This record gives sequence, C-alpha cells and structure tokens, in this order.
Amino acid sequence: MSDKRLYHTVADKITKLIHDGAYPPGSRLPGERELAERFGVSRVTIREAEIALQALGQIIIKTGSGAYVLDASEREDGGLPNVSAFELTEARSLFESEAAALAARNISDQTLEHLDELIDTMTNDDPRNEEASQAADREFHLTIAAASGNAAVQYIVETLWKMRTELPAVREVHAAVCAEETGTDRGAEHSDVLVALRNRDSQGARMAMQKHFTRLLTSMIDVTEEQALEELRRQATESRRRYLNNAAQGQTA
Amino acid sequence: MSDKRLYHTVADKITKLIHDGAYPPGSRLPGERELAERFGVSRVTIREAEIALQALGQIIIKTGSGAYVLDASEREDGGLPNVSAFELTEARSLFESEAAALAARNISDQTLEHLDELIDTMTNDDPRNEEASQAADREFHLTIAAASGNAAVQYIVETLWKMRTELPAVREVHAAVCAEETGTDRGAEHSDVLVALRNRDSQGARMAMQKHFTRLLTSMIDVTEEQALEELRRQATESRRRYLNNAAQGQTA
DNA sequence: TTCTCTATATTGGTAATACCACTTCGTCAT
DNA sequence: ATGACGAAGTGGTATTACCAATATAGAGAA
Repeated sequence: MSDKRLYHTVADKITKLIHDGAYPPGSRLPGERELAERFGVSRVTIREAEIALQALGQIIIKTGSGAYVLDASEREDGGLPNVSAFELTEARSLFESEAAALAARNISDQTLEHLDELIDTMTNDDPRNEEASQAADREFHLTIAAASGNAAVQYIVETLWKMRTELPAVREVHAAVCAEETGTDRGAEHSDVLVALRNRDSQGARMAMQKHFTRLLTSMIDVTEEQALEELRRQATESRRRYLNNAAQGQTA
Repeated sequence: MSDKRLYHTVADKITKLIHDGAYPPGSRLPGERELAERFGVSRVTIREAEIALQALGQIIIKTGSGAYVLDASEREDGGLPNVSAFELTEARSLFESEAAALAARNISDQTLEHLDELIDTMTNDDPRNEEASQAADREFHLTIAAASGNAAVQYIVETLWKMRTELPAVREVHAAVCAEETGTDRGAEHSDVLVALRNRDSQGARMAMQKHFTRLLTSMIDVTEEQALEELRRQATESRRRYLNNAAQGQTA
C-alpha cells in the first residue's frame, strides 16, 4: 500500500467514492483545488489521479468546467456489460458445460489430481475463511476450462468469472446465496463433475456441470424471493410506523 | 490535433515513437527532464503523458529508474488472447450453438423476419462487395445471440466475433477460406438455422448451427493444408534454384 | 418581464522551481 | 573478488504563478 505512488492511492479513493454513490454518473466531482485540500495532497497529484481515471474511462475532464463521472453505458471497450446474476448463471451453465464436455476428452491425470485438491480446499473450509473457498471454486472452473485445450474457451470462461466478481449487482446476489448454502452441496456437485472428468465421460461432465449451475440458479431464485419478501415486510412496517404515527399525532393535535 | 490537451498530444508522439521502433519493448525511454526539453513542454506534462500511457498499459514507470516500454505479451489489459482460427471456430461452435438453442425458445417473429433479410443480403452479394456480406453474416450471428434474451450470452458472442475481426492470425485464415467458398453453402447453412428457429426447434437450431461451424472448420483445415503444401512447394523451388545454382557455379569455377 | 450579452469568478491547463526518496553504478577499502 | 559506500541520475511530490476555457450572475436591451 505504501510503495504505491500517491496519485494511485488518490485515484483509488476517488474510485471508491464513485462506487459508494457519493458521485453518481453524470455528476461533477469537486474541483482540483478542493480535492487537493481534502486529500492533503498537491493539485498536481490530483491531476495525475484524474488523468489516470480518465485513461481508464471512468471520468471525463472538461477544461474550465470540471471532471464528470461517466455512466457505465458511455464507457468504451473493456467494460463489462450490465447483466443480472440470473443471466450470468444461465450463460455459465450453457458455456461451462460445453467446456467441461470438451475437457473430458483432453484432461490429464495431473490436472485431475489438482482438481481433487481444490475440492478439498472448498469443502474443508473453515467458515472463517470463505475467501480461500471462493478462490478454490474459481480455480476449479478455470482449470477445467484450461483443460479443454482451447484458449478461446478458456478466455470466455475467465471473462464470465470476471463478471461474477466485478459486477456489483451480481456480487450482491452471490454473497446472499453463499450465506445460505451449506457448502456440502457445492462440494458434492463439484465432485460429480470431477468423477465424470476422471472417466473421460464427456456427456456426464456436461450434465454434472449443468446440474451444478441449475442448483445455483434455483438457490439464487429462492434467496431473491426471500429478499423480496423481507423488503415488502420492511416497507409495510415503515408505512405502518409512519402513517399510524401521523394519525396519532393528528388525534393529539 | 492541437485542440487536445497538451499531455495527450505528447502521449501520442511517444506512442508513435514506440511504434516506429525508436524504443523497442523492454527498452527505457529518456528521462522526464530530457523529454520535456525535447518536446518543448514542462516536466509535469511529460509526467501526465506517461501516466496516461501507463494506465493504458503501454509502459511501466519505475521509481528512480525510468519508464520502460512493455512488450505486447506482458500487457495485462483487456486485450484479446492469442487464439488460433481453429480454436476460435471450435469455441464458436460450442457456444453459439447453445445461444441458438436458447434463442429458439424466445425469438420473436419480427426478429425472424430480420434474419431472413440478412440471409438475402448474404446470398445476393455481388462478388464485388464482400464487405456487405461479411457485415450481414456478423449481424446474423449477433442477432441470434441477442434473441436469446440473455445479455451475458450476447456479450460473449460479440466478444468471439471481435476475436475473429481483430486477431491478425485468425483474419488471415478467414480471408483464405472466404476466397475459396462459393457462398451458396454459407447461405444454405444459415437458412437451416433460420428454419429451425422459425419452428422454435431448440435442438434443431443447435444442430444446424453446429453443422455450420463444422463445415467452416473443415474448410479451414483444407485451406490451411493447401497453403502448407504451397509453402512446401515454394521452399522446394527455392532450394532447387539455390543449390542447383550453386552447383552450376561450382562447376564453372 | 424576458432575453442577450458582458464582466467576473471559477476551473482546468501548463510552466517553473525546489526538494525528497529511490535506483543505479562506479569507487574504494577490505 | 567482494562488499560497503556514496555521488549522480531519476521519478515523486509540493508550491507558486499565470494562462485559457467555461460558467454564472448581473447589467442592459428588447
């Protein structure tokens, strides 16, 4: 953290502010002079940070006017599209199943062993480090994609996982799902995939992977439904509190 | 050109110098002070330019050492991976077939009509504008992906097509294949896909799309083989010319 | 009142300078 | 030969000043 350049940390802070909603898309962020004072750095550093952000397509600097946050839609290439967690999971189900089917024909014993270890890491996870389990899950899927022996397939699977980790909406849903699920299911499903791969059973691998994603999809639907219910309940409570309160005050007035 | 910010024009100049080979990958470019004097700008401007280039992944700035040109391989940007035309076609076969299967369930009559028009454009192509045909081909595939109703699927298919048009190695092979193929085949294959979609035949759409790519793959193999043969012949001729010539000179000497 | 235009405040753009921390590399003592 | 050391060079940051583009309020015209 400390070996980074100052402008880099400033850029990160600004990015965080944007993501936290302090400066929504289209809004103008404070002038260079004000930001310089607020962050306790020189104006030059603020400029460097904003230039870096501009190069990354996050903001646009207008001379004499200010720096404005760009909407995700008006960001050029490289930007991931806005997809829902459901869409992503459906796409992964379609594509990663095919990747697994292809991998079943080409996978090496060494790779199979590696997958075995990854499943151990996933299932043996102390509840305290969900992080390691998550990383193992990721590597499991990417390893299978790589085992397909097709770089294009591998790249697509990587891109799909990138969506999962970088799109806020998707990440939210996954966090909710992970909180609910036991971890045993997930391990069993991954094991099924591994067994099929070990047997070089292309069709079996495809189906096992599909099953994995179908279960994930239904979990997501359940959780989302639960959340929607809770939101309704919350709103009802809020309404009750507010209107009954108003009514009570009306009586006393 | 001149209404841009100064650092931007400087960054362009540096980029041009790099592309011209003045500073090959791995080499160190002159210090900020020297560049400032050479371009007739302040050191701050040079820094801004280099920061922008760093954000774009073209160079890396090392404190106390200098700025170094990055090799294309070590750029971590969202750049496309190096895949062969075969890999790409295989991946498209797997993924776009699934996209078509999904689209068969959701596609609208209006979209079907649009696809029909696109096939007309493809088949009625005067040989003179291969370009329009190519564009129609692209839109055909992307429209089907969009008809899947899944933004993630659509994005992936777009990414795959991007590989086809932007990777030099892939483009080369495709150009060779296009020169060989009649155009009738291609039209018929696309029609088969359309028919299946019109019948809302998910399985049929998948198979038709697979067939399309399988044919493309075999064409590519044939062309590549032909090219390899030609290359062998050329080398043989070259060797003959050279060694026989040498032998002849040896005799006269 | 409403619109237009101008004066002015604000903001980003660039320059010049100074100093610091780090890297590099040659020197010198061991 | 090797290690420590230090000078020179390089990027990193701060400060100050001024310029140019923009925005905005207020004056003036309709």
